[in-house]
Amino acid sequence: MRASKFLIATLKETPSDAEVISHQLMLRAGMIRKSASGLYSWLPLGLKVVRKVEAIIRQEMDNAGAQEVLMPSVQPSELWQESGRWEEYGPELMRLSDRHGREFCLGPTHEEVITDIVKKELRSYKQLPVNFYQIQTKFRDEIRPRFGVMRSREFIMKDAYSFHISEESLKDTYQVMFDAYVNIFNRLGLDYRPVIADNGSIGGSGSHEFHVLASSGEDDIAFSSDSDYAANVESAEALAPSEPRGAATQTLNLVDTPDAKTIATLVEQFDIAIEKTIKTLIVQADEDCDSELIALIVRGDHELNEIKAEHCAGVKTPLTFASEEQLIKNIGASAGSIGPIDLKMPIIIDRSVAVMSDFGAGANIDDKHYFGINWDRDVATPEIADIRNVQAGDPSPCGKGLLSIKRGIEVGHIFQLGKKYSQAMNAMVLDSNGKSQHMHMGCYGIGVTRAVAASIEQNNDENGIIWPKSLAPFQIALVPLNYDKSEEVKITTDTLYNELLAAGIEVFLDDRKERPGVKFADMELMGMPHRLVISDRGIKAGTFEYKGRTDSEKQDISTEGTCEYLINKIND
RNA sequence: CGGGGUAUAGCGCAGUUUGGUAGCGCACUUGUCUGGGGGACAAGUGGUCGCAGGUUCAAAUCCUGCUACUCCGACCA
Repeated sequence: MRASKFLIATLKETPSDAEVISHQLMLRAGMIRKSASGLYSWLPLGLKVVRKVEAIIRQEMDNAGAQEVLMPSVQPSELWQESGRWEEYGPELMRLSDRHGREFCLGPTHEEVITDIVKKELRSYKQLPVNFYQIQTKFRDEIRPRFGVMRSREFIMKDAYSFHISEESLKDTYQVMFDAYVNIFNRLGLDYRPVIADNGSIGGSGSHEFHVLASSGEDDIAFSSDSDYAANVESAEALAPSEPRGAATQTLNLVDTPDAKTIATLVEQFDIAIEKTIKTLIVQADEDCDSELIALIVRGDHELNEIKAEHCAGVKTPLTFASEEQLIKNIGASAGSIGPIDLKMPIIIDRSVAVMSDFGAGANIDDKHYFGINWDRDVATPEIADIRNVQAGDPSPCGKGLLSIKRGIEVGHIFQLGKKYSQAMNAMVLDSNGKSQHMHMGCYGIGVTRAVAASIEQNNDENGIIWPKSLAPFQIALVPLNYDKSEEVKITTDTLYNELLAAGIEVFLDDRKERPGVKFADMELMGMPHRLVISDRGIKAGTFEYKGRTDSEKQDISTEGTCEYLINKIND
């Protein structure tokens, strides 16, 4: 490709609304431009990289026995009503009507469509298992798009859906997909980890996320120091403390605490250990519960895990905190003075709270706390559950080592969905006994455009992007100096260019009439992995100048056998 | 959804307090010089100052309403 026939849309200055490095560099290198909040256009350079990612995914999905399909991005509401998600999904689902008033949505995912297809096309267990995938534009009306294409509203996703007669078959394919994902992310050159995950709203059981490790990530990942264990903090189990509950040594003591509305001020004003305090969080109960509200209690220095809390019986999903009015009406005290003693509602305490003794909590009277509380003596031990987030330093749930926490960008997610959709939408085949059975399903996603951004997060320097070989839009840049003036430079460069093209190399020829510094800066910003400078000076000396993108020094190489030299470098 | 910020040339910004008819750097065009790390000089192009009202002799500037973008928060007991 010649620069004169290619849009080089590089920017010297960083647009002011770009926060993270990948967003800044994608704008500066001329890969993307914003069309509206969370909506991006891909310019030629950026699209080349997207296509590279897609090609790798296609190859590995095909190798893993999946079949490519393409489903519509606009989907009829009827299918979503059938699965129940038309009601469930919330405002992220972009809904629209056509000229006849029929309702549609922009597909945030395609379980409904594929399930509908499969249920109409497949009759027998003999046709199973099958795995269909597509690379499609998705739309999610994100509450807050940010970080460029990392969290945009419209994005490209590879999604796959497998169908099975049995759970064993599903587990087999799940493992095949897991392995395929490992291959894909290895080939993409990403530093990533498979991570045990929660299923989220999509439902089902058994799930891994693939996270690219980067400080700009939006998820917290817990790692064991002594094993391969890694889990999203959302789903990492907080083990029950091994030590038993301490004996009561203090008497129950009601104290005036007029200014202590938060744990932090309580700890400060009364000089008590934060581990000897508890937070009592009041949330809405669901319809099955006798009470209007439920109390969730975690230790003062811990955080509630909303997902774990939602799994507790009686807790309304999505988790909703009680309003101030509800607190006054049901408890007679407001937030900041609530605790377990004389609390007239179901209580669930975290495992770590269950072993506490001599602790402090709100008294359910405004501006008063109890200190020296002990379970059973002062108040019956409530139901115990794991409802907190793990913290760095916690023992790993795998039994080995301690947890540390790093940030991750979720670029892949695989689920064992089970029968959630096949039952809701009545997708059945005949089994070997001639009986109708709901199919087991799995689903497997990769954020294509997000993976591009994640790669840049991990591979950049002060001069710009550093593409791994597999993603580079071009393998090598030829940078002739005085291309427009020196016949010799032009002939030499064109010859080399044609040789490299003939060898199947993706070569970029910067034939612009620009000063050298401009060309060098642009080629580096755009992340060209290899660069060859062709100049009169070099030709006279019988050399070209070569520099790899990450090399600290440039080097002169002989003009003899340059093509082979470069091909070796590129394939290195 | 709550709170903050911003909106002036393609990009980055000043001008708004104190109203007087729009400017700087980069980019872009033309020319000359230069020619191995975003070069110099000269001459140019480009703006309904986010939108709609209002006040005023006069509004980028003051007032009202709206919109878009953006950051933080949505864990508080």
